Amino acid sequence: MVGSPSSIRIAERREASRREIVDAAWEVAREHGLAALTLRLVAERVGMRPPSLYSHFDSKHAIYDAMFGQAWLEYEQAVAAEMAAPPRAPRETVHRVARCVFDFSTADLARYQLMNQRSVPGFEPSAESYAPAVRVLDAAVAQVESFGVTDRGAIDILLALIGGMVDMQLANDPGGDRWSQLLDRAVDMWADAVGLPPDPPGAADPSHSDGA
Amino acid sequence: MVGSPSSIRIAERREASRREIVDAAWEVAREHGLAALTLRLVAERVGMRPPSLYSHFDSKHAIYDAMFGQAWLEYEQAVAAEMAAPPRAPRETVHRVARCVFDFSTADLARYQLMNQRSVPGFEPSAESYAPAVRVLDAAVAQVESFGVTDRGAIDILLALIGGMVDMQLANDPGGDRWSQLLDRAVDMWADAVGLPPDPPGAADPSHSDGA
DNA sequence: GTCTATACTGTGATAGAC
DNA sequence: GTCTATCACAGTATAGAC
Repeated sequence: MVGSPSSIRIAERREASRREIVDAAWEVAREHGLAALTLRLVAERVGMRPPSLYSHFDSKHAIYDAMFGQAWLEYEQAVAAEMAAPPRAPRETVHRVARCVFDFSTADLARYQLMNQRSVPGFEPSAESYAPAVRVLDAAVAQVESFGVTDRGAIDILLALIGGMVDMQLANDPGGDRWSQLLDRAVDMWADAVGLPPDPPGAADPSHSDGA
Repeated sequence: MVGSPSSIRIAERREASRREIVDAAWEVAREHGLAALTLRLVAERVGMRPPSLYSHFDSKHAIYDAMFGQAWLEYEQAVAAEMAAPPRAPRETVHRVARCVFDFSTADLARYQLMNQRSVPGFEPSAESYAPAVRVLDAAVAQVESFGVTDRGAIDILLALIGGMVDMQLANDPGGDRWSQLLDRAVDMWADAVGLPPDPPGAADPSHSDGA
């Protein structure tokens, strides 16, 4: 009976319920903090009793895992859209991708903690949920290497630099733009150090980024 | 009776008990994760029943607060010792302080999460516990400014760069040295960008750092 | 298959005896 | 100061209604 019309409808309904639960979990995490997520609050938001959540997820960690996978999938799509744009000069590309990463990361503290910090004790993402994280990193490395920067150490430093800017923004100026305004400058500092040539005059000025 | 010999002895004993509890809390946090800290495990380690902890701390958050303050105090002492060393050339000083910060931060994930990440929902450090954090930042800023780098944006970028290196090391290579080995290079990148002159030949080579 | 009802364990916290 | 007793609520698990 696998694949029959009814089983497909059922599978769709199940997936919709799972998505509804995950969305509610994100709301709770944003409001109360990632580690303060409770099944009771999630269930309340979707109109269920807490034990009913176990019909859709094996455990609380399984909900975290679904959140983790969804977040990295959205992140991958955002970065991929930025990198798939019409070919641009190297510096402008690095600037725009860095801005994309920065904005995505600083937009949601709970999401950033789940994706990049080991904030939930005992939680380890499953292989499936972790896959997009690996893909987006590989794509970013390949992109930078295509500009002639083949030194992996230089790429690691760029990742640290962008990540550090995000951290500072979130920890020391949440909701502000103190480090956001410095992002282009920091990226240029790295680009100069690795010898990335200045963009030709025709290229767009990276300072047009909104800096949100 | 305040200040009488007996009250002093009592206060000392109280402080010793508080310290014993905080030390036990650190052990639990390191073993099980910061957010997995439970009063039961702490009490067990100091040979008490959980409610007895409330004789020394008003709440679990008060224990977190004492841990936070102690960590930043130790951090301040470590950095101050590095900066109070005999006058050195600007670059070498920045390298050594960066290494000091990096090693201290990467030595203990739980401590780093409590000090720099908003990992515990609802926890806000008290003014007293936060004071050393402000002091150590001010001292670092003053140190860098004494080298002629008065642009606060440049200093913010340096802080982000070092913090990002720590984050990457902790998140992507815990226990390893992948980003530790890149630290001197990253700091030089920043020093070049802000125009910090090369150290005179007589100065020590920063590459002698152990990179642990 | 999905949800409800109920119960078990563990956690932060309080009250009161000694 | 430390203990016992207790509470409210968390995550988790199972049994059973529909």
